[in-house]
Amino acid sequence: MQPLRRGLRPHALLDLRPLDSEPLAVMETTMEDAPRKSARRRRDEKPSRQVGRLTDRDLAVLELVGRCRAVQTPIIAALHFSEPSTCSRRLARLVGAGMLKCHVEHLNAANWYTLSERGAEVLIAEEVAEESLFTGRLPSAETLQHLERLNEFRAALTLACRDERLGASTSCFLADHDLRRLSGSNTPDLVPDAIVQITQRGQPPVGLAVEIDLSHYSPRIVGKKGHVTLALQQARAPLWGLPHGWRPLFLAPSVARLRGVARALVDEGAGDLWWGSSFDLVAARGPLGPAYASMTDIAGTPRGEPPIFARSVLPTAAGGGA
DNA sequence: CGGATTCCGTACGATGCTGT
DNA sequence: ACAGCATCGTACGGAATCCG
Repeated sequence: MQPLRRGLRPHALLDLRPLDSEPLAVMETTMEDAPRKSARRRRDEKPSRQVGRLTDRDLAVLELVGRCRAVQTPIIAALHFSEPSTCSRRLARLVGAGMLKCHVEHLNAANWYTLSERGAEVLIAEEVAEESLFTGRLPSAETLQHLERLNEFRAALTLACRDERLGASTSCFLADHDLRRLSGSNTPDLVPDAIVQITQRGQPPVGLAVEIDLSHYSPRIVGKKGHVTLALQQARAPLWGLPHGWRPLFLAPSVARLRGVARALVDEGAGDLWWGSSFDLVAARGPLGPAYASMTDIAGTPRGEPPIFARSVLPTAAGGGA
């Protein structure tokens, strides 16, 4: 399997433009009249070939895109295809059929896909819950940065749950866009980037509130979130439907950032409740693997020494429970 | 010396060819 | 029709090189 994560280059997320702003007819006439530049379709031109019969996998891909709000090619390929080229070919057909919209940021960056209205109609006809689907514009660049990380986490979790030996399954995955839609106008103060519930054979379900951190906020602001979660936990209150026993997971770009945030969370008394890890560690060890450390442990590790990330969110795995 | 240019490596998706 | 492999076209970053 290809790696899920690729480095975000500085130019990425700039100059996002929708692909299908020009009708197909225009493209056909220019190909006859003007001297042909290339036999190959440009990435930002709409594919002319349409999908024939929709397969189960096509529907699964459409549903993935609709649920995630926007997804990049490598995620779709990792979850549903054995070959990236097969994936991109199939995606082009789905775009050609108007089921998906393709957004090209740069030629050396992966395409983003969003679900079209037509794609949503097809899914709803297949009895996919309408309220779980998102269509419309490509989100802002900042939202996309979040979404990219969240999608990676979601995909890695899906892949980990496919491992029969683990016996785990994701019984709930609600992203922040789901939570905001669910709560309507009275959105609570605390909206995690995802609410996740994982069920493992013979074990009580594990509830997680995932925070995707991009170092945009000061540790003090994260500390405030720690304060809110601690109050909820001490009141044994559920969090977005997760029963008492849930735990916030803080995923950061670097260990240095984790250290900075860990101190603020420990100061709020949430150092044991909150666990943290880096994107790289979660990618390397898996979201259900021994990839986490408590914020108390991270803050307590002397400078110059790397914190030990050995905890797992699953009670039966190495380092789990606690 | 410092900016411009060139070259190389890498990344991405598109597609030709071939086998199922 | 689809999938897999190999290759191609386009673009970027960075190092090396050129040149005033």
